[in-house]
Amino acid sequence: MRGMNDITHPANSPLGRPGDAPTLGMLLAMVRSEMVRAIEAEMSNQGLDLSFTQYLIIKKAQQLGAMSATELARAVELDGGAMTRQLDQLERKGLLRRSPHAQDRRALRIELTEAGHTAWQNTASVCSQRVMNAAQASLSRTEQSQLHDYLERVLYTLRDKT
Amino acid sequence: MRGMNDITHPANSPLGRPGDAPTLGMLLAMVRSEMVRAIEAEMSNQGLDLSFTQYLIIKKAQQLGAMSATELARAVELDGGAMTRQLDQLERKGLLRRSPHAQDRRALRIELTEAGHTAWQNTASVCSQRVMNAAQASLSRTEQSQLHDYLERVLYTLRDKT
DNA sequence: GGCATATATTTGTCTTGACAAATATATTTC
DNA sequence: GAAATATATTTGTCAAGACAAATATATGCC
Repeated sequence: MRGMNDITHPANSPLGRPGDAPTLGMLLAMVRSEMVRAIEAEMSNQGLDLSFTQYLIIKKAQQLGAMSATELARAVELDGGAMTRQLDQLERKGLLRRSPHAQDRRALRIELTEAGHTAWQNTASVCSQRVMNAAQASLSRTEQSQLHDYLERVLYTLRDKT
Repeated sequence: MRGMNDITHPANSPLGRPGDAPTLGMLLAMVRSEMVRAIEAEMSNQGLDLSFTQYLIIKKAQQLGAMSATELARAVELDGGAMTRQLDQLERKGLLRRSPHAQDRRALRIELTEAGHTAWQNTASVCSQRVMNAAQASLSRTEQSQLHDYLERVLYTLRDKT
């Protein structure tokens, strides 16, 4: 593209885009998507093919132990229908197992398989640690916890007041 | 759900979920999605039916004036194909106009209509201001700029080092 | 117990956005 | 200036997630 409106990239801001600084909303989206991309890439490099959503599911399943699909869905903030399909995929990959729930015949008991635990401990958790360390390397401990704190405060406020 | 794993909601953390604090990734996703929801709701209340993506497009179009579809797509970090379809919708709503580009017959000149400018100035910008003010109300000026700064640093680091 | 209501899972449908292919036009290279 | 290459837009296709409907089972109330 040429002409018409050559306001474009006047002297490239550090973010590779013109003029004004990105808004908070944009910034959040960008950080989030870079983080997702980086973790997926890192896992893929290690031969583990998981989407970020699947990574989250494995993580929660590992963290909280056996639980129903609904509980898992809530834990990763995913729709129930979407969860069913992710479970299909993860089951096909051999990373988790659906068994009937002992007390409730409507529900499932979702549990990592051995392969699932291994994938988490040897690969997924390591990859995400590596990325998160790299990402937060430019922040001091104090700044890291401030960042966390500020985001939580913004979140509560948004949930309450709007 | 009952039994099996009643680690659930031991004494509800402020976030309404069990145990450990949300990770940075989760937090970013949650803040972002609350922000989007709140802005869409606010606009809808004012009788303006725009998705958050459409809101961003209008905003950029207003901010940067007439530009090609590709430039606009880059400005809002949206895929070109997705942009075409959003432009279709926004044109149907009467908020913007596609005209041929004077110098480049491949390209378009995207421009807000009068209705588009009005929608931005009377409604969309006001709504987003209201939400962003509410969201950041719990942060001091200093904290707000720290938040921005930290996020930018994390973003640059992620883009460079991974 | 039996019925109304609530919940767990699955499936269907819709919208969105990424990616790739197709088309038209510009730009560069020789 | 012709061929090769690059770019703008559109369209097709796919996967993901939201939402709603369907089904099975639980729970509460009489």
